[in-house]
Parts: sequence; C-alpha cells; structure tokens
Amino acid sequence: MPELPEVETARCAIEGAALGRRIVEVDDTDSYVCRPHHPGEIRAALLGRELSGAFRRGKTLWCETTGAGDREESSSGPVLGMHLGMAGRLLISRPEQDDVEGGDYLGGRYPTVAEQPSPKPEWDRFTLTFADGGVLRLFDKRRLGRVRLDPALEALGPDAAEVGLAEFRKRLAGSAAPVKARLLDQSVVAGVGNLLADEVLWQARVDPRRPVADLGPDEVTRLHRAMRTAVRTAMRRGGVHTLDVVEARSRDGHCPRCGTAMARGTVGTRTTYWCPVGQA
DNA sequence: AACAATGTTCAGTC
DNA sequence: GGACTGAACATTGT
Repeated sequence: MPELPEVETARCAIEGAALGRRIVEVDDTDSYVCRPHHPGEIRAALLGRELSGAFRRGKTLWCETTGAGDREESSSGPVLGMHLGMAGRLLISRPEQDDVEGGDYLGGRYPTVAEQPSPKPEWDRFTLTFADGGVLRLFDKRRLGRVRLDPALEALGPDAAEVGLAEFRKRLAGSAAPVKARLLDQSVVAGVGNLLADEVLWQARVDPRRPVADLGPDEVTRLHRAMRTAVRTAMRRGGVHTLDVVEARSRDGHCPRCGTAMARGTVGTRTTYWCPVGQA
C-alpha cells in the first residue's frame, strides 16, 4: 500500500478531515511504532492541541500543530511525523459521518465504512481522539509504521512527484549501483518504492540491473518522465497496485506491452520483475 | 514450516 | 569517509 501515491492520499485525508479538531486523547503506548519516544511523551506533547497543516515529502508525512492555550491559537506546537511503513494506513472518522480513509484511495471521494476492510482494533498502533468523538488512527497490521515528534527530513531527496529533470539527473548519477537501487534510495528521490520502481523502469524500457553510469541521457529523461507519469497514474487509478506492471507482477504474468513472460529476480535487495525483451 | 512481503535502518565490507 | 550490501526489525499471508 504505502508508496508516494498512498501517502499523498493519507495527507489529503488529514487535510480534508482532521485539521482544526482539538485532541483530547492520544494512544502512543506502542513503543516500537513510537520509538524512540517513551509511552506518554507524544501524548503529553499533543494533548489539547490541534493539527493545523498536513505535509508530505516522499513517503514521510507530518502535521504541524497549534498551541493549546485559548489565546495562543496561532502559536505553533510540536510537529507530528508519521510513516506508513510497509502496510500502514490512516483511518479518520468523524461522528455522524462516514469514515475517511487515507490509505489506498485517491479519486476525489472517500469510501464509506462498509467499503473498507474490517479494521481490527489490535492493529491500531497509534490513535488521536478528538473532542468531537472522532479519531485518527494509524492502522498497521505489520507494525512497521512509525510515529514520532519532529521527524528528520534532511536525509530525504526531493519529492519524486516534483523533482525536475536536471535535478533528477544530477542526483541519480555518480554511482555504480543498479538503476533500480538508485530509484529506491530515498536520499536520491523520495517516494519511489519497490512497485513504483518496477513500473517506472518498465515504462522507460530500462533494465533495472543496469548501472546508472551506463545510462544515456535519453534514458534518464525517459525515467524522469515515467516516474512522474506513474505517480500521477497511480493517484488517478487508486494506488500503486493498479499500475500495469504491478498487476502483471501479481499474476506472475506477461509483459502488458509485448506478452513475453516477465523475468523475476532480485535487484537492489528487492524482488524485481521486468520484461526481458523491452527492457534489454 | 519456510519464505516473501508495497519500508527503514544499522552493522559490516569494500 | 563514501558507497554499497545484507540482515534485522514486527507481523501477516501464502
């Protein structure tokens, strides 16, 4: 679920449904998800405040908060960082209204409770309760998501959806690593995960194993274009699992372009699918 | 039962 | 020190 498009969905969900609501309770008792904080630390920092803005770079999401005092409504509080990890999603509910989900969906309409997989309370790893009774929770069955105050962003490269061609070219270069490993490196560009990387390489017709040093300028240009296209397409269609190669991949299938059986292997430590004909 | 999984990070090796 | 690799992390699904 969570690559850049999914995280952007989550950000939109917060923006649309969680800002400006007073936080009256915080469950930060999962000390692994909330590391390196101690239980109660995030709670103490957020109680009485409200989320005032939702931001994202790559797969990292953060919220600014406003002060708790009535006369300091505009003063800024701690920054709440959230990462969905491998399987996390954000669920936001409003009383008297349908739940708003920020995990898989990006089409302009929020799914109703009935349309969502039944949530398990034990998979709620972090929860904010608002004064109106609604909640925001990080729902994560694999528990690799993360919540922390004042998250570090300086190690992240520019957002994959926004980076320009010249910057992309410069950051990608200077490495002997396979091009897929570079795309997955969050300090090169932020937001590309394993599935998006396979789609981008396939769209650009580049062999994932090729060292970036061997790529021609035209190939880097194609990668840049494919990256933007794939991100936009995933957002429009509802997540990275709707991308062409990702669907072929899940069926262990054939190249959507030429029908050849997709090759499978490990590149940059991750399982990789590519077309042995089109990506030579 | 063994292995893979949409992610990050840390320890180790060139 | 930089670049790179692989294991570890916690848990679920196949």
